Amino acid sequence: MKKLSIASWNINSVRAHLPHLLNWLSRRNPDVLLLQEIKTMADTFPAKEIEEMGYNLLISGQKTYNGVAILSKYPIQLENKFLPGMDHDPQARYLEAIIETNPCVWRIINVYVPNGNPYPGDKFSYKLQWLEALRQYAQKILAFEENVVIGGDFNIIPTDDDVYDPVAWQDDALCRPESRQFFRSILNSGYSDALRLQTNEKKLYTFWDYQAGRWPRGEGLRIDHFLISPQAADRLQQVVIDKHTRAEEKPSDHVPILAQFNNQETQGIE
DNA sequence: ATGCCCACGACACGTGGA
Repeated sequence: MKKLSIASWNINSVRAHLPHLLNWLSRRNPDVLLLQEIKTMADTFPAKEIEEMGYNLLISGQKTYNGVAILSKYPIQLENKFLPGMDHDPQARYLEAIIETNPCVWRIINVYVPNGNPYPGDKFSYKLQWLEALRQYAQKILAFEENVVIGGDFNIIPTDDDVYDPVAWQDDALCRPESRQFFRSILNSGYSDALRLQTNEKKLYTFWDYQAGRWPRGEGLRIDHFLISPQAADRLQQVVIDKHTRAEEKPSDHVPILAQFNNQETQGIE
């Protein structure tokens, strides 16, 4: 049974958390990993260590802030370094690639959506502009009927089931109705929230703030997601949130999420 | 209680994160 495993992790500085990353890669061995907040330029990215583990690399780097990368055990072809419609984005938040496996082809989109706080303000407007461009592009590529995986840190808490205290967070940019509406709109156009195809369980989080003892209190947010096309949804087999990484020494404040797909030519639905 | 913690840049503390 051929499978393809795709993971996403906001690493909060790839250099500061490189030992964690290498350990995790050797344990989990995903075929593809989407990294956000690498916080470094391509020339200072620890490429050698990662390539030695058998990964091809695409990097959209930025000094100090943001920055995204795609790791792939399969050959990887760059499609876009900018979200269409955000072609002059000064912030490195997007990478789109085609990954040709055998036999399936996958369109992989790595997003680091702007946080948008404080609300209201310029940063919130930038977030909405970014989400509108993502909504339009996501809808456009559905026509290709491909295996599409849009993964990353969306900085959106989709529903009140995805946050430890919905009332305290109701006016935060991650919870604002405008942010949630874009998330729902992408779902309504035909994508699925991969985790929600698997479970309706509440309090499944991917982020716990460093402050105020949020991790020991179990007070987190679900803001890292996979939005997948109908073709990819038909292939989805499993979604895992790797919660234990948050308990490690000096961790990222986000944990990895993994999605496993059937990667056979036919799916056994004859 | 927009602070508590953490990373960055580059030396002191300001900016950004969520």
